[in-house]
Amino acid sequence: MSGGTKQKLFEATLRLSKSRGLVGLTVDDIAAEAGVAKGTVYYNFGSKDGLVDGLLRYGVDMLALRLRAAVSDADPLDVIEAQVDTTLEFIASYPGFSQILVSELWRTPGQWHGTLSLLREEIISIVKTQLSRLEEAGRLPEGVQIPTAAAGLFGTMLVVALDWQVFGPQRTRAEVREAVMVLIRGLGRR
Amino acid sequence: MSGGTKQKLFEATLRLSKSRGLVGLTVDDIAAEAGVAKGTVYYNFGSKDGLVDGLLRYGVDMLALRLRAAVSDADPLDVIEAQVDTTLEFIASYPGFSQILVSELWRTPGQWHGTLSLLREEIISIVKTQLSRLEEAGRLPEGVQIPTAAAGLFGTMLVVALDWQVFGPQRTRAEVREAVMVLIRGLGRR
DNA sequence: GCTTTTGCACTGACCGGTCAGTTCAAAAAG
DNA sequence: CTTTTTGAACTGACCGGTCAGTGCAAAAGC
Repeated sequence: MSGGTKQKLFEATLRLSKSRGLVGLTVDDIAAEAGVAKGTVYYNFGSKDGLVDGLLRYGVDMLALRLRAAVSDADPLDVIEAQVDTTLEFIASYPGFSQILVSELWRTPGQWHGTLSLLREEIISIVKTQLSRLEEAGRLPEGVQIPTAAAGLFGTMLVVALDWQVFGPQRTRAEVREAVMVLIRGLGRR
Repeated sequence: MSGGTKQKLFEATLRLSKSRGLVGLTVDDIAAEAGVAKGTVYYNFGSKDGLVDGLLRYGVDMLALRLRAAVSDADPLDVIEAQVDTTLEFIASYPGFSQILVSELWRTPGQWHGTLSLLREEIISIVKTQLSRLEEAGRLPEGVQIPTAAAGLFGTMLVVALDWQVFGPQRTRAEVREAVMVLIRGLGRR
């Protein structure tokens, strides 16, 4: 089953990247962790870059899917809260992925910067939608740039979630979500 | 002049790490960029790790110095605004350093995680001081955990500043500062 | 039914290049 | 004289990528 092998390689890479990052990761280790031979990686992906590229899309697709599932026509602030919760849950499940994101997203011109920029757009556009709804309701403070705010929001979630995982794993997800929401509520007071 | 050589090596490493990260950096390249011989690196720092360790302290000392210089007995929110501005200016001047910070800080257990955790504490404690002043004035929303909020604040600044440098360099520092402050003002309404 | 062929998925030993780290004699700096 | 720097040669581990070969299930040939 080919899809199964690719999936196994993705999951193995995510497991390892948590501690070593993408650059410090060897194809030998990934293959060993996935329980396949090194050649299999090259058979399936052509190169280490190919594997990483696939992994990035895999991860972002998962996250985007969950973020979109959290959308409803409820109050935009509630939707954002649900999205924050979703993101925290996702990052707790796949700490290696967010690790990669923060390590590589702002590297210029990193190897995967192109792919990552696209993926950043995908996630941010989902957040933007909710901010636009807030704006339409006239609930955004004056002068707030939606693109900047959306990027900031996404980055904040990422960083807070990582900090939670690494420096305060005893906190509950609800506590951390509250911490983020306190910041966000300043955006759209009801 | 030993301090001069070390400084040159720090600055060279920062210049290069912007695009390649710490792991992908070769000692040969660093030495060449600094205009010194490879042997000089080992004479001064003993190893690549020694150089990186020194660099991390060097960078955090610079940032901490500036953050403390921004402290006054003005309104805490104004002090925080000044600190945000200071941080943005610092990151704009040393993009490589914040690059390193986000890439390595939340890696467990990365090579430099120990040193970085200490440095994280140093920066965050400075932010905490201002949040505590807000709390004493009874201006913090109920249930805000100061350590969590401080960590979130620091991370947010870091990420927003990087995103600014990479994806929106045409924005002015004032614009970006405003974007961060909109988030923060939700914390401490006057 | 049986044998042969095909092609996909995978294997793992191997190769060539790269890079951290070492060494050292000699020059420069102070 | 002492400290610092130079620069080049060398070592050895490590790693991305290659490739001839294996296993096997399904199709083709008879």
